[in-house]
Amino acid sequence: MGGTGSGKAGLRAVCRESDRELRYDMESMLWRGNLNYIGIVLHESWCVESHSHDHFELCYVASGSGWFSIDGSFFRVSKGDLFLTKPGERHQGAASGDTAFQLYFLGFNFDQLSGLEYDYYRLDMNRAKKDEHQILKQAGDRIMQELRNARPRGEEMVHGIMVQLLVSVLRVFQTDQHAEEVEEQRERPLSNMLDVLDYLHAEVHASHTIEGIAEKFHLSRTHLAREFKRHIGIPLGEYVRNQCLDKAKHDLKETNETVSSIGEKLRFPSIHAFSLFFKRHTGLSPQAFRTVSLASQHGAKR
DNA sequence: CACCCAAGTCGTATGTAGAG
DNA sequence: CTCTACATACGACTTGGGTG
Repeated sequence: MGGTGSGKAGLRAVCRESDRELRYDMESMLWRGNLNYIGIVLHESWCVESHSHDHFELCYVASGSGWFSIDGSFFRVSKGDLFLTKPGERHQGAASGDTAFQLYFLGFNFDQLSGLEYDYYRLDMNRAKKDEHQILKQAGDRIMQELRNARPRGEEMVHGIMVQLLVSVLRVFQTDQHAEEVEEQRERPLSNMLDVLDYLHAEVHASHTIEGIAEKFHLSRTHLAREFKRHIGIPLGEYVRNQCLDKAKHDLKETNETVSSIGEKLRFPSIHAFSLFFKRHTGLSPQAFRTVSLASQHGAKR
């Protein structure tokens, strides 16, 4: 296992390569896209214990077979199968162990594609699909090539591939009539949560409380919190915090607003609170984050 | 103006049980 | 299915002092 950066500002990833796995982890502080990590598993004894995380994960079986489970639902998968887990879902999996196994995996979020996010959250438990066009394999190879070669404008290229990939994958998962029927049955409670999501996307600020949101949607606090977690996969409070963080990062990178002004706009009670919040979640103070981001952007332009 | 630190307090989110 | 009530853990915030 080595640890080498691709060495280009703006699109930096840590590469870990062995004879069993190739993996790139994006340096999230500097990267402005939707990709968290990407890689290929290359051994038939692959096995991952039950775990969950706060991002989506896509996997594609390029050869061999195996199984995986999500929150108790079990799936057998083989060459050509694509499967997806949502944030917060406990999942695990393994190769069957008898034939050569190759698995593409990709962790992602919707930092800049919130329109797609709704549709991904709406996907039901029908999570294993035949990927006839090898969408993830082809996109994955291109992305890893960009990360490896670190060519100019790699950031934009990877972002473009990601957009194409996420839309294509969504189409694969949405072309299932049974899923639509199940969706019908779930429509009422889920649409409530989508209204909440809608509201949170329209009103990004830190002063949201679960109580307040619950009141707005005529639900009890506990009921809202529980249903949100059940449907969306992550706690409501955490979702609000992530949105604030994304918005703050965006404003720090893309505008000249002062840190105080951004904190104020996001309705933090004070500049101290904003600064602490930001540092707690990113490891950098707002000012330091802006400095690093700008430096990386300028570096990429050279 | 922006940041750091430490300590203490307070409020919020979450989980669970049970009721209508 | 939706709600209330309650306990608990932990994160958020304040405060005050200091630095660059």
